[in-house]
Amino acid sequence: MALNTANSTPDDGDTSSHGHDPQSCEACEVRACGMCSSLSNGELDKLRRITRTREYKAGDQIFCDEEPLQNYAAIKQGIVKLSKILPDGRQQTLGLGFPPDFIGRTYGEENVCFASAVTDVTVCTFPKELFNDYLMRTPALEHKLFQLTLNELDTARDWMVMLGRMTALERTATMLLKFSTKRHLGVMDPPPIDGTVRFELPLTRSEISDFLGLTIETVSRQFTQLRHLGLIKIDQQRYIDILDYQGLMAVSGQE
Amino acid sequence: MALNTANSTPDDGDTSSHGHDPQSCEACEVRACGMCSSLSNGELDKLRRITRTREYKAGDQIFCDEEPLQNYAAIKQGIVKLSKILPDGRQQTLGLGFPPDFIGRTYGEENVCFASAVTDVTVCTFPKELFNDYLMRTPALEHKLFQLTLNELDTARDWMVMLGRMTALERTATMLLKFSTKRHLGVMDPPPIDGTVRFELPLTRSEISDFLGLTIETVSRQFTQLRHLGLIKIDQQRYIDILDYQGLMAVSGQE
DNA sequence: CGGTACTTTGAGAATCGTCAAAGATAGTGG
DNA sequence: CCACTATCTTTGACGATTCTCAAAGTACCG
Repeated sequence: MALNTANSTPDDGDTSSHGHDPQSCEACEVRACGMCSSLSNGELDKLRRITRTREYKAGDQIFCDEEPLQNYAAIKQGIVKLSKILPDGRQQTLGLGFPPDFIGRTYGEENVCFASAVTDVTVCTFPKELFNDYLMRTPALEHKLFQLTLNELDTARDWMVMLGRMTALERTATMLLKFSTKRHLGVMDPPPIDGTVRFELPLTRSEISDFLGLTIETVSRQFTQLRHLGLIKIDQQRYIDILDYQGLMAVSGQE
Repeated sequence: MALNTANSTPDDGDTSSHGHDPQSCEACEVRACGMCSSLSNGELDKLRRITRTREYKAGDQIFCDEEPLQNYAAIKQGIVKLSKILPDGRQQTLGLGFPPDFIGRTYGEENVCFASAVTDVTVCTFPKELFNDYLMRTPALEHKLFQLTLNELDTARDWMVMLGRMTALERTATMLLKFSTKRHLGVMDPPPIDGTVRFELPLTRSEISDFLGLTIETVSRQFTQLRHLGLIKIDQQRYIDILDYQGLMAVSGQE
């Protein structure tokens, strides 16, 4: 069942499940770093009353663009992809959500993009109206969400530079660098071995191409070129070793 | 004098001037619609004490990327361009600020982009520390800034789709449509005449190309093509008549 | 009227996309 | 355990779009 149930497409093979109140916010992976970090235990108790946890399998749609916004969500585990689709099917990924990101257009009437699960995902969901009321009465939470939104805006603008002005090779290198350094929380892989950095790419080539504003084939060719330049090594198409961090920086176009 | 004076480049030909407390917030063009609309007259009085007005000539730099953030600003008049520049000089415009937008990275330590005046610009400026203090004590203002930021994020993501997935012609048409319908406040031109929409393009071809992630020449060719398609008419390279709104929508790729 | 800056147009080159096919991986069932 | 299949990825050839470089045209400002 999708987060928004109003217009959820039939036969969409959604395999999500939902539970009741999360029993242990105290033990939550993201209690200390996400939006809940702005809340006292007392305030958290109130929020918990309107919270449901929900799980999605990799590939599930979480909500749809232009659908009425019914629930917000906070990511507990997994990676969420936000994207827009043009009428003729062209797709552009807008960003990735990692724990403890908040998703759903705050104060919005409808969703402004699609959200789907890249990996298996666990979220806490909050009904829009109840959450808005809670938010109005809890300035500390609004402050925290504001800061998360400011970070999202910073990120979006960095990607705008990438999409507007970087070559395919630069985009690919830039993406690898971002993945190697950020957001290891819960989803990323072993720590650096000697000089090299190793991590698992959570996205397929198709998802990467939607992210970088390229085609699958072009992305694949850039990976090949980075391999031939001796900057990276690829195992099983998904595990990346950065062999030459400085070299990768140099071809990424950001000095 | 630039908004941030710490590292302001010498000989930058800056022609801005600054005044003292704005005498009449009540008469301000954006009192009712900008961030100040969240404030009572009493609260506004307090804010006014830390406010200075400042004016910039078209082309002036307002602040620089990676410079310490010293002042925030609210746009009273004119158009501000936000942009980033890659080490090798490639430039990407991130968005335009119109009255009553707020500029400066809220809660940031340094600027995350360049801001420059596209037209002559008048702003109210607020010293960072004092404004942050004020903001912390004024949840209604934070709420308002949050909403402005959410709108900026929506806009940035729309541009991401444009930059990542649209052709040169689609980008150009999309930009014209946005300019024709939005933000007529104080800076735009005569109202629609019969079926057609007429407005002045506030940007040069060079600024347009930085905005659309294209080159000057490509932008020019798209204008020519739109003219040949009978969708627009251009006077003096700056005044645009949209002759066929539906047609322009059709080539803009957004249905 | 002449100079400067901006815009348009043209020709050729480079990058990236499209189409097609082969190779690799993971999952399934015998 | 081993085919067998479906999906994803890589590679190649070719074509289209956009960029680069160059020059001509146009508007603006004294």
